[in-house]
Amino acid sequence: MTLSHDIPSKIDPLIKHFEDYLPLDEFDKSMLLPRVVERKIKRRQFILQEGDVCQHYNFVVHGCFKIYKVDEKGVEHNIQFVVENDWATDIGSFHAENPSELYIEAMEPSTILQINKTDLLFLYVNCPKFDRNFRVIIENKFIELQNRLLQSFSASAMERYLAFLQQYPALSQRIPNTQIASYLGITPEFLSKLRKDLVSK
Amino acid sequence: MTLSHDIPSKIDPLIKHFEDYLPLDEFDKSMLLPRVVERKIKRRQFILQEGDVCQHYNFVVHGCFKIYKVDEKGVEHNIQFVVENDWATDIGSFHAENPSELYIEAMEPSTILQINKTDLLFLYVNCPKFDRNFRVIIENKFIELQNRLLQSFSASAMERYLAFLQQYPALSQRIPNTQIASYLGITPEFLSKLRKDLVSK
DNA sequence: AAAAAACCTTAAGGTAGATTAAGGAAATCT
DNA sequence: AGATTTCCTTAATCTACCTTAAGGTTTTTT
Repeated sequence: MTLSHDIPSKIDPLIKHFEDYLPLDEFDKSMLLPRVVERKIKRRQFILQEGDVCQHYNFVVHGCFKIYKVDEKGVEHNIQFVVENDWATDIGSFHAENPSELYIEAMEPSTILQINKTDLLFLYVNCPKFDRNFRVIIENKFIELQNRLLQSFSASAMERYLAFLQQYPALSQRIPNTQIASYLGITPEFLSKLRKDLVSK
Repeated sequence: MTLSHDIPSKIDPLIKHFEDYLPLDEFDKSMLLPRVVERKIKRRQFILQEGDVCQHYNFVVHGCFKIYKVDEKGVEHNIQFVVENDWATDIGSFHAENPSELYIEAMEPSTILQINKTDLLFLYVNCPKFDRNFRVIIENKFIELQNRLLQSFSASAMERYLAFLQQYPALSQRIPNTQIASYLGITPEFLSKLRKDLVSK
């Protein structure tokens, strides 16, 4: 018997997130609670750097992160932005325990909830619901990536920018255009030109 | 007690594939066998078309498939080739039961093994090993996609072509250059130029 | 509050890759 | 075996996007 449903907890946003898929009972919650660690992350602080193995599933409670790769020329390429109620993790590195090629960096002061691998495996074995939940998380990330790849092939920079504005209207107010340009795969100068063309049209 | 380990079966390549990750015992195999259907697929035949929900996990025993999207202008964009001992499935459509945006088409006469959703869920529940196996399948597909996206941002067409040749040396002998060009995100004419530049260098 | 850093814009000139068109070689179908 | 479709290549022209450079603005740090 636990009191978790009566006591507001740091992990409430995470429970709510899981319950978008499947309701959790008191047992599930009591299993989850001691395995989740809250961390405050400063602006420009990294939660993953190239060469490190990604040790955690990171759930963003509030704040905003960018996930990017640095190419041989030193240029950053944003592959994803992560805001409230989503996961900032290098799924490949985490599961295969390979050194990551990616950086995950806070763009704002942020709060995250971390689950490490041992605890995640424990949850899989003792609460099959989490198993399903994390499968769905990966599936969704997979679909997001696939759409992004398809778009990068078949759409122009302007089309991709308009699609971005439509899909993430709030984000475009929240982060600098340099970062959006990197996400779109174009230079900040060219994005500036696209924005000018949009206004003057 | 089953004799499955003595009798060669149509699903042997699939069992071998799973055992690259985790050994299966006789019980596991006896669960799998009746849930797998073999199909012969003709060249140019589709196993998935845009608008249909992807109903199966398709394991390629032999032959070769392309997974592609057709854009608004009617142009095909190959997102993946699938050959022996790999899966040709729209994972997003299968799990979410959404109409797919993709086509999966045989490029050669092929043989596949199909598992439908009901049977897959049955296996998940009754043999947790398969659960883990299919998670790993998705993870690997995810990593493949992520690398492809990163490359499409930071590498030139020539670099991407060379990387393709290195990663899939056999495939480049097996499929037409038009298809490789579509995979690389360039026109066949430009690929032809790249190939000429390679030789004359 | 001042200094430093990051960000945004404009514009000129350059390049990777698209488009169009057309002829020849392979593969596939009948 | 012949007919048809697909595939490959070359070359000229065109365009989306990059590069470099520079000045002004906003945000962040001290």
